[in-house]
Amino acid sequence: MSPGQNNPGVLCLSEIPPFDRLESAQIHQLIDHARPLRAERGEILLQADDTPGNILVVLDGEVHCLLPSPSGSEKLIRIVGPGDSFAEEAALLARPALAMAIAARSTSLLSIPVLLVHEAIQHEPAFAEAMNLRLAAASYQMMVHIQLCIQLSSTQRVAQYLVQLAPRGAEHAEIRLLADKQTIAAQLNLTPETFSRVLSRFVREGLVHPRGRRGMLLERISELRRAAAQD
Amino acid sequence: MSPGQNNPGVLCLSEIPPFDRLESAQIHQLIDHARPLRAERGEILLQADDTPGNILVVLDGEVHCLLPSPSGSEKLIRIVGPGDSFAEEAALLARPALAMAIAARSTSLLSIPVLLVHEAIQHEPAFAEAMNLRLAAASYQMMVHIQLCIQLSSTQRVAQYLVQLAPRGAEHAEIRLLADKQTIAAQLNLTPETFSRVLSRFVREGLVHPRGRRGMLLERISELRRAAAQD
DNA sequence: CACAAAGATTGACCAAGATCAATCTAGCCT
DNA sequence: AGGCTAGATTGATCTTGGTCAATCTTTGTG
Repeated sequence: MSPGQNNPGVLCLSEIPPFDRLESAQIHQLIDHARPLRAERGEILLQADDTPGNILVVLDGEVHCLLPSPSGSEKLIRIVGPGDSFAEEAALLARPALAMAIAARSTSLLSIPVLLVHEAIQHEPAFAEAMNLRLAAASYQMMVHIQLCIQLSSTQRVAQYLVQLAPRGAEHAEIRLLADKQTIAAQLNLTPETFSRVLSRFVREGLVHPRGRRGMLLERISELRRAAAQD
Repeated sequence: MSPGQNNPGVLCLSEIPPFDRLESAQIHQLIDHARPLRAERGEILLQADDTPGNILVVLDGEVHCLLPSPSGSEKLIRIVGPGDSFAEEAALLARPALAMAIAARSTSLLSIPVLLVHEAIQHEPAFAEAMNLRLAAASYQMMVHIQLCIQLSSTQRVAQYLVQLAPRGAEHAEIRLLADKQTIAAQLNLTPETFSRVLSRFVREGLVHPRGRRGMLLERISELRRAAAQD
């Protein structure tokens, strides 16, 4: 049996960075102390303000990280898919989590005590390096999110989102949204209504053609790109 | 002479985390290859979209990180003071910087080739650990920033900012702003006008009393806190 | 000390999105 | 297949904060 591979077809820890940099003995130790979790849609995996003692790695499924606000409404700041992890920063710093995490659908994950992660950093330089890159990437991604949410107009945000789904350099493409329209709207820090309005304007202008529920045909991507940049 | 201490009274690299975790020989090597920089107010230290090959550590002074937008306007996302560093994420990931960095006043810094940082991570676990914490903190801080900027109303943002300047638990306090009102407004993602209006409303409501240019007397902090939470 | 220049305040107006409410549509379930 | 329900769309209206412009104030500086 390959290390930790219980469910064939599902990701194994030893394939997921930064854990793929650990040697066999080390990873076995980690897996021995890790707790496998399963969550159904809507289950809360981490409450905001909790100080998590574990890092949570998603093996399969999808987890949404939501930033609560005093006024009750919550904003989606991150979607965590297989191979990705969350609660890292809070766990490493031993500070309260800012976001809550909730399963967006049936999800299986691995809960890894942060103590073991600290140890792994001490003992395996390659792991430390990979972890560094992961954290740097998280920070970078946050910055992208800020840019998206506070700098751009609604039109720009939607245009940018669509463009980024198309293969690089293409002029037209058939794409599918990778979530509900409401979810995407939330990611872009827009209400579903506004998102819908912007989309339908694009359709009216002939930049986009609806293709069923989640699909759309992007026509004239360069023009979309222009809309993302200046409008 | 202590390692790298050229200007007495100014921070030395060996006192700054994560570099304080390096042994003497290692830190000397770093200092030998680091380039000391001096910048006056307004000088650009890093252009957005450049891929920095160095990590920049501020020894003295202040650097502002600004996120450019297609529409020309730039938003302040971070203030870097002595002992802090910037361009880390982009340099580590070898990706283009998202923000530009500009000296807010006379500043002296140290430019450290990211290659050496990678080496240090490989060879000194304690350094790797400290670097991890630093990156995690950066990510955490970004999240706080997002929360502040997209979740809260202008009133909430200002109230929160003021409260956080007061000593914990006090009911009234004499505080001083640590930057221009315009700069603070920018940090809170507000225009100077809006910031001013909110402040003057607080004054009108008797929550705050102006005390000269940058000082203010906070009265009834619990009420301010309430304003931050619910208004 | 006076004056220049940057910063701060105040007012009038505007625009982008949010909100509320009313349909409409597409999956999806026995 | 036929309805049921969550999701999506559309319209009317409102609120918030931004913009533009005028004035006031503080702070350096010659």
